[in-house]
Formats: sequence, structure tokens, C-alpha cells
Amino acid sequence: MKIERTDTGMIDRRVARTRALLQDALITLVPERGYAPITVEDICEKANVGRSTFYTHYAGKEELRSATIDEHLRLLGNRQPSSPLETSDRLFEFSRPMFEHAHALRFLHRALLASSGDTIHDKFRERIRRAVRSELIGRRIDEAGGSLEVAVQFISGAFLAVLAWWIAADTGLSPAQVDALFQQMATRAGGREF
Amino acid sequence: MKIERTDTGMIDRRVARTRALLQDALITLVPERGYAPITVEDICEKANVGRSTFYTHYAGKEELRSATIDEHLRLLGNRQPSSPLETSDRLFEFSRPMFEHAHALRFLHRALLASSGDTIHDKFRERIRRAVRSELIGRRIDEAGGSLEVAVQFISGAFLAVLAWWIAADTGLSPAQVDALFQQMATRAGGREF
DNA sequence: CCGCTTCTGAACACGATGTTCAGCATGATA
DNA sequence: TATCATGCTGAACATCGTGTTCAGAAGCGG
Repeated sequence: MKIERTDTGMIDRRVARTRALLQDALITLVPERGYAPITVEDICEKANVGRSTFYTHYAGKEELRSATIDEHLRLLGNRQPSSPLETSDRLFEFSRPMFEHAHALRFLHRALLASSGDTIHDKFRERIRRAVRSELIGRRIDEAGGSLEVAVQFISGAFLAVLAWWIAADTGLSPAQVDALFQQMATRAGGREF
Repeated sequence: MKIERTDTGMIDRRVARTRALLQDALITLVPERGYAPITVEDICEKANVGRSTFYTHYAGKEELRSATIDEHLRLLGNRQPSSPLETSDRLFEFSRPMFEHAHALRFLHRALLASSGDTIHDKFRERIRRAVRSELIGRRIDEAGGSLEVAVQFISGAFLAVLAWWIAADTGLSPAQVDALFQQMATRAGGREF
């Protein structure tokens, strides 16, 4: 069976209801056990929706998750670019609204963006974080308000992104070259207290 | 059945052979299809190892991957800390050896570290990357040797790491505060050409 | 060469996926 | 309100991957 739209383009209430129930169920379930171990049946049970019904809406767990995210990201996308005239020359305008939005929907983000459940990645990341942390401690005298941890996350995140990109993309850059570029940015990032 | 060691602590050749075959099979398979869709049976077939044998060595796919990584990371770990006396005050000493190592074993890294196959994360990351890229273009005049892309990866990686940490850890920091810290580091990272 | 360990492949139980369908319930429309 | 098209249901089914078990074959170490 397949879900169509009415001639007028309206969405049947039953369809809207079912989809909302399923998405809510997913969002409720993920924080409890994590995403990976959840089954379609779990979701249906929590949502009080027949399993066969699930498949008339989504091809599987992944598609439900994807649709859920998309629907919420669309809301974020529909913001006016913070007054188009006011072209401040502050860099990285995007960050503030992102932080705001993530904070407002932090439960959703926790449920759907956090925990890829990827053991390997996490192991590797933790390794890097430790290295960065130990290099930062002792260089910075004062660390009020957990800004050390922000710096650790900042630097290690940057490093891993550059590393992953460099390995995957097979640019012509030699290890020494990427490292030089990374070093330059990383060192500057900390400012004078480094 | 369970694999033990001989009294002398030696590893039976058959055991070594089997494990090597399985690890190699995994490394061969991942670049072809990605990690997620690979089944234990696939691995066994590629490795020419009985499926029941697989389970006498590893509890599942994940454990095999974990063991494979660990075994290779151990090789990296056994490096002397680049002459302990030479305590250069160059920051982030860790990065250079990492880049070197990743380059040497780049096929392994591509196979096991790249592509978590996580659709959602990737979508989100790409969104950020685009935002960063568009903010950087136009500000930087000269972009020789793909250093723009390095900057994009650097900044977006840093942003996502900070965001993920902040959402997950529930520190007391307000959106404005995290953003301020992020902005400070990000702006500095680019140096004067920003 | 002997004895012990590992490998093998087939069989089994299990759980989750994804599909199908006949019948029921509900929303849209007039 | 009546009608009818559409969505929901639940049970049944086929399929697939997982993880276990075991008896016999093969290979290793001593």
C-alpha cells in the first residue's frame, strides 16, 4: 500500500497523526537506549501504531530518523538571515543562531544527533582529546568557566576534521604541509595565552 | 568453544592465520561497501573461514573491527615521544606524528575510520561546511594549495565538536557564552587575512 | 608419531525485517 | 448525514542475519 495525497494537496489527518506518533516515539525512545538497538517494533509499540502501517510511511528506521531530522531542520532553515541589511563584518555569523537553535531543541539534538554509537571513532577522538588537553594544561594559567574544555573540543575537533578530510580526499598535500597549516591555525586559535 | 593459549604463551599458527585472514577481509571489504552493510558471513566468505570459527575468535563484527584497530594503534603507540629531552615549546606536538602515521596507513584509516555511514551527521556537517565556506570566500584573497578547504574543515570541525560537547555535557554555559568562546578562537585561527 | 587444539560445516533457535491482504475505521466531500 | 475513497490493522508469511552447538576432520606442537 502507498500513501498518496488528496487532489487538493491536503494531508489526511490520519496520516499526519500516524507520522507524528512515530516521530515522537522515536524521539522518546532514543534517549533511553540509544538509537542503534531500537527496533521498528519498539517504535510501533510506543507509538501505538501497527507495524504494517509503519512501512506504508517509512521504508525503515533510518528513513524515519531522517524524516524527523529534516522536518525539524526545515524550521531552522526558515529563519530570515538576521536582517539582510545589517551585513556585520563579524565572521562566522552562522554560529550564534546555531547555538541558540541547538539549545532550544537540545533534547531533540541529544536524541538524534548525539551518540553515533561508533565505538572506534569515539576511542580515537578520546585519544586526541587527551593529547590536546595535556598540551593545553600548564600553558594556560587561568581557566575560568570551563573554557579549557571548550578549547580542547575546539582543537581536537578541528584536528580530526582536517585529518579525516585529508585522508579521504587524497589531496596533493604532504603530511608536513597539512601539519603546517593545521599548526598555524591551531596556535593562533588560542591567542596570546598559549 | 574457546581459544586458549599454550602453556608457553605461544600463539597457535592456526589462530594467528585465522585472525589475520578475518582482519584482512574486513579491511578489504569496507572500502567497497562501507562498514554497516557488511555481514559476518561476508567477512567469512572473503576470508575463507568458517562462520562458526569466526565466533570462536570474536563476539561479532564490532569486536573484529575494534581488535583490528587496536592492533594497529598499538604500533603507533610504541613510538618514543620524539626524544624526551627535546621539550620544544611548539604547541600540539602530537599532530605531526599523527599526520605521518595516518598517511603511512592511509588505506587502513580510510577503511576503518572514515565514513561512519551516518546519514544524519553527514547531512548536518555538510550544512555547516557550506556555511563556513561561504563566509570564508571573499574574505581571503589568495587561496593557494587548497588551504581554503583546510580552513573550512578546521573551522567546521571545531564548531561541531564544541556544539556536540556543549549539547551533551549540559554545562552551565549559555548559548551566548559558548558562542563567544567559539568566535574568539575561530576568528583568531585564521590570522590577519580574515 | 601422538595427543591436544583448532577448524569446519551443517543444523538449529531466534529475532528483526519487509510484504501481503482482507476487513475495519475514519476522514473528506457534497 | 450518507457515501466512498483512503488509511489503519493484525495476522500470516518469507527471508535474512545472528549466535550456538557438536561431531568429525585437519593441523600444530612437542
